Amino acid sequence: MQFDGTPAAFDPAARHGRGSAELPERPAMNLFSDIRAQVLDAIAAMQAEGTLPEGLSTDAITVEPPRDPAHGDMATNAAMVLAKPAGKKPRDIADVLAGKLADDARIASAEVAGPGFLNLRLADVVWQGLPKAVLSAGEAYGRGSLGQGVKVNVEYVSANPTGPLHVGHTRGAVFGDALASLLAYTGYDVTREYYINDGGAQVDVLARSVYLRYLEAHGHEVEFADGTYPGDYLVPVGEALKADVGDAYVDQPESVWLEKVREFATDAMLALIREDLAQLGVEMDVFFSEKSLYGTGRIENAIDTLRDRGLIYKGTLEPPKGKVPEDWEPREQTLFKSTEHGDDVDRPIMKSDGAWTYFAPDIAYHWDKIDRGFDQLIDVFGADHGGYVKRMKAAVSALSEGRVPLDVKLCQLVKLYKNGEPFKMSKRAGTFITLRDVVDEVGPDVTRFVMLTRKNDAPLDFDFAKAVEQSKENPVFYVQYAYARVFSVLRKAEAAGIAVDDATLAGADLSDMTHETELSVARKLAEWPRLVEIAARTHEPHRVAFFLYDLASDLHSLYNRGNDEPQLRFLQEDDPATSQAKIALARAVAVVISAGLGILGVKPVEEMR
RNA sequence: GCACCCGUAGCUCAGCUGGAUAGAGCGCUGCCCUCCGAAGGCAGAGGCCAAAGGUUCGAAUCCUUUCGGGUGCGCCA
Repeated sequence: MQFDGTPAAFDPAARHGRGSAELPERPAMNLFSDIRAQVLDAIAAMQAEGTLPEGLSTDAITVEPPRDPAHGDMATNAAMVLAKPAGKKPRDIADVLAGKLADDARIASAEVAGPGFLNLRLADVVWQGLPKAVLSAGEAYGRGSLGQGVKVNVEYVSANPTGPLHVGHTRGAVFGDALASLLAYTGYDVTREYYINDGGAQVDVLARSVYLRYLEAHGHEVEFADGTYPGDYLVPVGEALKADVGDAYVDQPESVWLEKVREFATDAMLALIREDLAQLGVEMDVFFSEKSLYGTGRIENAIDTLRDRGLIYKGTLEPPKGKVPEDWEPREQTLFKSTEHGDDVDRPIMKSDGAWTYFAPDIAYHWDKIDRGFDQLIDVFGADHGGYVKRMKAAVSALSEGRVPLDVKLCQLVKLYKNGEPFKMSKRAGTFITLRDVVDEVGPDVTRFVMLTRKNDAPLDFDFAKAVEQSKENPVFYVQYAYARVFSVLRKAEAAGIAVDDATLAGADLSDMTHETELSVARKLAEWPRLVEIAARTHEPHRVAFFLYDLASDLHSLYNRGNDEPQLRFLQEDDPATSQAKIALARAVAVVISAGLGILGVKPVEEMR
């Protein structure tokens, strides 16, 4: 499931075959920004009446959920932020502000606390209205308005087309794809892109390796020397080549077949990679070929652009300190003055033989992205490319004259385990574990979720046994289980003749929902739009996974409390109206879980037996 | 040597881009199925946020330095 950025993609009726939701009375809102707006209004009123001076910056004012629930539902730092520029004591400002905010019907109480915090407690009716807001908006609840159609290019995977994708690529694929979905969800115009490194020497190596398999298919004895790819995934490619050209290339010099075989082989590898990605549910919008840049003047054009800005020169670099390569000798090279844009040293763009370094086409590629009108660029790399970040940012900064930001996200290594033991075996490649191995073992949903249970820049332990275990130790299961439980309740309700379509539930009367456990579930739902915004702004989709775990936990908690306190059960015997009110809350949780899992690319399951 | 990332409970990790008494899971201790799915839940114990300075109303969070771990470091991409 991928979001295409249109509202239709979030129509719960379309996704779940349930009754269509009524149109929201107003766009799905972020309760925290609503209240913040109210705080700013109150400050403006204080300025109007002279309690506060004009011209204060309100940028630093926040309205956040406090860590300690005893401090209320929301807290604002407004008084402390304004104290110094206004020349007043924080608590004095807070007192007046509290009085103004208390006029708002949504705010039950406003208390000054600590150094000048204003703790707000919202009226129960606000929380009681939340399920309706969620059910009316469907999965669009939480989208917010961050993206505003801004064009973002997310480049990820971009593995060399020389073999199947391995675990490292898998993490990058999942991360990039979830990030792209997250941004699309919040209203960005997202392009998912894969850069094919088909212009370098490694595709020649691939071609020679395939040629060996081709000879093998003709019954020749072959030997895989160092610098060739011995993986048996090339066997069918060699056979396919034989089927295609017969014995035309046997006993022929490289000059005859290299180019043809290279093309044949990279096409085959790309098809393989596309299949791998499809297994994971990843679908790219654009595959961009490095090779397509050569011979068109586009690399020269990009470099000339830099030259026009005085950033290209011939010079000699200092040898690296510490570990100096043995064959080091000073050489004059064509360099990009990346230090002008934040890099540590200038970088070579041309080899001494006059050929481009790998950096030159990369510059041209990013130039092309800028040229295509993207407002923001994101590159997802493996952590081993960390040394490449500064020069790439420098290039984009120079080419766009600072207009287009480039964020590079590095994904750390994945270590595989099985029952706590390091896991090394591979069916296909012999030496490394492929994406296909992982997906075959645990499925795409588990793969994706687990890959997002760590920050991208933290190493990840992936335990095959735990990943498929059905216990709360396994976050995938735990979240899925919460979702399934809701559907279990819906099924029971339907069997009892209670209407539980979303439109009916959205109209339920929740004014009796006053129990703390229920209210705290509603509070969690209120945090979803805020969480989405933070995750999108920081480019950190893992936050969605952690939020879903917390939300699931709240639901499990409420569910189990029904064991001890029957009035908390979702199904109230012979009381359809109360049942619908309680189920509205549960269903709202399911909607948010579904939206969140949708961002992560995981399918929710309605039944787990 | 330089750059980037990381250092939080016994273990694995969150921590809202500066907020109040730092959280979760595992493990440990003790509870909860006559009851909507116990594949769950509740409660308890467990911390000098690697260390030292600095910035300010306020620091796990920002800056500097040190220690420890990872990744890179001119014609490989």
